[in-house]
Amino acid sequence: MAEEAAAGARRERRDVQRNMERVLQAAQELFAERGPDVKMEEVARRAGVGVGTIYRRFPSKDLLFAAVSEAACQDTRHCLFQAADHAHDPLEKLRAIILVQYRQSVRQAALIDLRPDPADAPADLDHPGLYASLHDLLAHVIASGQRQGSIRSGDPLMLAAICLALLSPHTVQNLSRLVDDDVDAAADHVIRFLSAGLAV
Amino acid sequence: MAEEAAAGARRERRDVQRNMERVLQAAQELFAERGPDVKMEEVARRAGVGVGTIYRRFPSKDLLFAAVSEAACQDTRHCLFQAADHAHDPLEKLRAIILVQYRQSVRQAALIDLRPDPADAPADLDHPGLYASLHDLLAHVIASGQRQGSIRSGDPLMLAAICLALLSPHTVQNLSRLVDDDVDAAADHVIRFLSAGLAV
Amino acid sequence: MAEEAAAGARRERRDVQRNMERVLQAAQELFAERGPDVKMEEVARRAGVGVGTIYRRFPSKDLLFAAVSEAACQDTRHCLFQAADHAHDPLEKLRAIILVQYRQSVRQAALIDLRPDPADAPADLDHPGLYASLHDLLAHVIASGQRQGSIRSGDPLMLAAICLALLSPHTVQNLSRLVDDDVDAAADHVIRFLSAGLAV
Amino acid sequence: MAEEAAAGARRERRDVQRNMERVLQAAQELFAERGPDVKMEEVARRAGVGVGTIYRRFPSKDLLFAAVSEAACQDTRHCLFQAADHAHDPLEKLRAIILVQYRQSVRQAALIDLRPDPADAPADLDHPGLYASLHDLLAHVIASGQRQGSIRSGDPLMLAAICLALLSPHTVQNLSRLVDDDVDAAADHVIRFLSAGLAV
DNA sequence: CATGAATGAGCCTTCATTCAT
DNA sequence: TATGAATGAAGGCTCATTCAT
Repeated sequence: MAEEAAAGARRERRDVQRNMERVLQAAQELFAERGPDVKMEEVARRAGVGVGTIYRRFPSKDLLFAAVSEAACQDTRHCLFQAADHAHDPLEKLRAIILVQYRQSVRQAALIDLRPDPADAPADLDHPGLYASLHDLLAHVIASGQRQGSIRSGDPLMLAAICLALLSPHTVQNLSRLVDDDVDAAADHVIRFLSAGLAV
Repeated sequence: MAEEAAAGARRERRDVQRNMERVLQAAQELFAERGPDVKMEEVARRAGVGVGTIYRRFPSKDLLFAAVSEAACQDTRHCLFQAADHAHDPLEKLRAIILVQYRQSVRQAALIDLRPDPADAPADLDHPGLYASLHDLLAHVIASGQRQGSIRSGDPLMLAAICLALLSPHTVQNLSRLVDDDVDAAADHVIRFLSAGLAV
Repeated sequence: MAEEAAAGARRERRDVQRNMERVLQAAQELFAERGPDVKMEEVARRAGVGVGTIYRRFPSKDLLFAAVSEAACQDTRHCLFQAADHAHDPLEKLRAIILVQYRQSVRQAALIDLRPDPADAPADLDHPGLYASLHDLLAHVIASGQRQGSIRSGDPLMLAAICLALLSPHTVQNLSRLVDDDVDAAADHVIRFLSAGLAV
Repeated sequence: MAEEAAAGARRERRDVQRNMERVLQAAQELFAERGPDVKMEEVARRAGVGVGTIYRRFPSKDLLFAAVSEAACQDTRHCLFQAADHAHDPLEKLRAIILVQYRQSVRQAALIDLRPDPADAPADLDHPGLYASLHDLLAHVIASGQRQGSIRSGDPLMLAAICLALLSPHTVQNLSRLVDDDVDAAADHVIRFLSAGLAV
């Protein structure tokens, strides 16, 4: 009987979890496509659940958006750091970072928050922000490139912020459009541009 | 008496015009500060008129926003072209463009629309877009720089789009923050960066 | 023209005021009949306006209820004090108070708040409470009756609170029902009870 | 094996009963403290069961509230009649009744329904009401006191209703507050008031 | 039988837009 | 023509109730 109960609980928990995954999935798609103005009912419909089900886990629309955005940022952050880790010299790291960010931006434009001060981020999320992480990462890479002489001198923070501008979803989309939505080609152009601009 | 009536009409017309100027002024300030979510009543209050007066000239909020945004873009466009005209060689033109755009962005962040495809722009405005103008201008400048040898080779459209990224209000604000909100200093950094990246 | 404007304003203001009176009237009737659970839409319908009109003056349902309740209490308070003033000796004052309260209670049961601590009263109303006023008034009357020997000794506050119990809308309705909803007859019984006492 | 099954069934039935007792206990506590607005989920949580378990026995929230309220009233009724039975003369009976009711009211304010016509009571409960019982009891006591000369003349029903007013939970709480929440002291005041009367 | 996640009608509230004055 | 009160559709959120497990 204890086993049965445990099995029931396990099964139930799995269903619940799948439901929440569908909610997050639906919310991510819709928010990514059309920003935070999507209606809760629409998210619910796309997820195949009732609105109440969403509110059970996310007490307000803002928190749902924050959760979705945070997840997207976490994921992106993870990919960025991993890509940077796998590359060996600073310019290679830059390349890898750019490529990853360009690929991420395609499907998550409205979610990836590269503003330094997301004023509307709920305070209780202790949101470190993708911006800060990426800025740090870039500054670190640039500084190390400067030490080994492969990147030209200049304030690493400022140079990093300039690179960041070329990684915003908005920029990504603009550039992609110029090469017929070929994200990799767009990234390539930026990489070459930065190489010229940053390299000694 | 005919004269009186005419004078009255003229006077009235002048009042009307002044009213509209105040509406546009108020709308510009508020939309620039806080984006399109400002309430119509607040715009009316700031302009010192009733909401009905706004609706007489602008049948919908979107059209008011579009008008304000369009005006800001026209103004910016004018300044940009003028600045470019006054400079003599391509790199100088670039510098001038950057400086102007940085100064404009400070007070009009939410109005300057540098997206190539303002999806939410009302179709009936035939919005040429500041983006297109600026893109063209930059491409033109870059191409001419390439012809005379002062700017490195590469697709001018792509290079212009990359420059554009460094001119988005968002980027302007990020960079400004890094130099204590000194817009000119931020512009200077970007100019130097582009000089290194673009110059032969 | 100044006159015209002034006349327009005056007329308009009169209409607005009449609208608000109808809102208050509707709210009073409904809240008095069925308590605070009445729907805003129903209040609006009964007042012949849209919900937005109510919200223009009363930013929340609670504030509307508070306003209505406060108005009813103010009115009742006024009548009570006036009645007490017009009577000459303490027992007459008591009679007058009872009669007034009984008449008021018939149509305002759910609004007259005789609880000492209306926990749900919005703090910003500085709600002195009808309870406190009435308690004070009764205690004052009783004390003066005791001084002149027409009312038996005992803690005036406690005696006043006991009288208060006989004046609660709930009690009023119960007693009225026993004499076929004749409020005056019910008040009469209470007056005789208080005058003569129960025990021999 | 039949025995086992029987034992199992018995055991199960016992569990069911204990569950319902916990539900009633929880509901009583919460409804008594905070009225009918308590959420079903909270009742379930306090009872240590799921909401479904409550709904199995009480098809609606109203019925649960009615059951709890009815139980409280039954209990109170029982105590009142017992107390009255143990006293010997009418004034003593009155005293006993008051004391009991005051003690009951402390923990069950929101449950003890002394309204003659609980309009919101579900019709299918055939709710006799504590009010009717208590009214009858008081009238009976008063009438017998009048017959033996220890209580002054007057309509027993009306006099009983007046006494009833002094026994409402609301009154009980008000008076108790005046003597620092000492319920027995408050009851004492009322007893003396009823015994001696207010006027000289 | 117990559980508690899911449901969705219903409520409060907001704000772009209209229109009587 | 200007006004701003009025409108009411729309959206966020709650919670009694149901039902799959």
